[in-house]
Amino acid sequence: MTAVLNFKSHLSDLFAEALRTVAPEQAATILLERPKQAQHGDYSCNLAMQLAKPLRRSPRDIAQALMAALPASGVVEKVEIAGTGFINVFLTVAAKQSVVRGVLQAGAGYGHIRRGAGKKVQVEFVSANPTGPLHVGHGRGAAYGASLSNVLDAAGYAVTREFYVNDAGRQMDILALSTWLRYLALHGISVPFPPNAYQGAYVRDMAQQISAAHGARYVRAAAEAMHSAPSVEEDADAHLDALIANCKKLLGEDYAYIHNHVLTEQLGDCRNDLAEFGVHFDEWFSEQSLFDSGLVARAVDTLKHGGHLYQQDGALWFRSTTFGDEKDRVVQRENGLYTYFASDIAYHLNKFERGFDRVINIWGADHHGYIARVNGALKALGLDSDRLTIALVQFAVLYRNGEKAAMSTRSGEFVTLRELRNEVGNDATRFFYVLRKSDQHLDFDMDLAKSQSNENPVYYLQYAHARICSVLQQWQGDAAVLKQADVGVLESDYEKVLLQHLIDYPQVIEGAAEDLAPHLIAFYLKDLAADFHSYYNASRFLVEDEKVKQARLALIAAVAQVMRNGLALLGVSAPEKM
RNA sequence: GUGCCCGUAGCUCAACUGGAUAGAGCACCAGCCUUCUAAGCUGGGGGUUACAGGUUCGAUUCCUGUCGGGCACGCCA
Repeated sequence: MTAVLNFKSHLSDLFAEALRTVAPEQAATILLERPKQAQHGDYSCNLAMQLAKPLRRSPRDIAQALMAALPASGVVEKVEIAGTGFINVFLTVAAKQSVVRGVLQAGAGYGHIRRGAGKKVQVEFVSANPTGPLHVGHGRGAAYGASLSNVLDAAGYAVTREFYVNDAGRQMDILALSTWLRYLALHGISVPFPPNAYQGAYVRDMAQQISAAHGARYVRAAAEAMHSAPSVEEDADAHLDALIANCKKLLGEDYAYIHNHVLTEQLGDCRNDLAEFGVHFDEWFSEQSLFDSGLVARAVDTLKHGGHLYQQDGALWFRSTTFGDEKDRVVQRENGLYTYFASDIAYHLNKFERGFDRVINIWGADHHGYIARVNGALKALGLDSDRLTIALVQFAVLYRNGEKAAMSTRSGEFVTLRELRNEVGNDATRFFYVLRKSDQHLDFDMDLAKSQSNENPVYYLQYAHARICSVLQQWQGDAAVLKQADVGVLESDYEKVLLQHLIDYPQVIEGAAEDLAPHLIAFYLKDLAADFHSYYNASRFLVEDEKVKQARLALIAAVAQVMRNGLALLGVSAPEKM
């Protein structure tokens, strides 16, 4: 007989059949749940309650009829009616036991499902301005995006991980200017450093690098740098813009070098930081390239031809209110420059033209006001905005010694992702970041994450894995034997609970992929580890009876495999010793 | 002021998208190591799911209002 691997869909088929017999004209959705309590069986169906109203019969009555019409199945032990009309299904132990062999044979592939059917999904995340080190807010987006991408990958989607590089805007100019001013200072030229320029120590470092490599080549007179700039008190932004303009003019061709140097430097730092964090990208997409290829102009043109733009106060506006936005938005400023929004429209057009079936943007929660206009722009371009999902990630607040760790970008005194990783460790950092629903505020307790004690949930999971490895190590047997082990003796309550957990894993992947919720994996693994620890304390594995020993070892080896698979999705290591 | 998100045990959070007696960890109390890792396990107390209505067989979940918190409301990126 062929083993049933997906009990849920198997049972779903059986109920569909019963439904056709009992009420062929009804098109109810068949929902199977895992009851919270064991006495309610392995799976529970509420179909009878759904049908009560349209059929004008009592739920228990309908449940009786459905139960009678349910086709026989080798994996079903018994079916019961309970409560107001739940139909509870109990599986045979033999059916559940077969999962052990399934897990061991599939190995790292266990939990990989075909739900995505190879559909192309793009996940764009982090996309921080390359103007300084990543901070803890970016860290959450990075951990979430990376884990989500892994989950989607496991669920059978073809995932492209992408970082959008904001290399075209004013922020990059400000960074170039900041670096140049620090460079001038190194050469004894004193220009007052604007308060809204980049203050961080890394700016001085870059100035030092440039000075070391090129000496005084980029030195210009202070007076010229400050030429006709309004005072900071008058208008700080205009002051900065004037300095940028002077910088570009004075350096001429050389400006590109400074600009490019700071961009390359910061992007490289960002890439290393993320790589150390286990976060990798398939594509680093340049904003500048959208201008170079003419796509921004083309996108704006398309909107214009569609009648979605109008001229007012010298600027070009997109009529986003047509699509439910609060107000219309400027795409081209009075000075002729495109806004960030314009390049973002082009970027999304590009995403769709690359043929992704689904596009997922992971944004910080502070960007939520931006969603309406982007969706509006897609619709105006005649694109299917339903293919775009914007997942908002709430802020993370760090707590150290029971107090909020300050996060101020202005003073440059924010906690960087790198500092956090160094202090807490990559595993705990990755895990803590995805331990919350992404749309939930995150209190990141650094003391807890650092503690090497029972308080720390990361160790709890890793410890379960290490314990299993240790037992298998002492057994000294051939792991291949376990794949063929006779698991018929696994009948205790502890064992049944673990079997059911193993069976659930692929469905957890499916749920996590569907809801874009990798935290579900973390919670699942915590449960699995808890049930293993209970089992460990209640039973021995290295027993005399060879058959029992092999069966139990096979079971815990399967648990370890699923722990490894799940932790890998979260980017957390599974050590064999602790 | 307007819009979006949130409010669950003392604290930090779950709850399978509307299901059965709302669950974990931490903290607190009481136990378990001469046998595979005690970073573990077992048991206990702890709740009007912010509040008030509504929808229905059934609501922490959906709708309305009130209160409280977060975020966003540039020809910035």
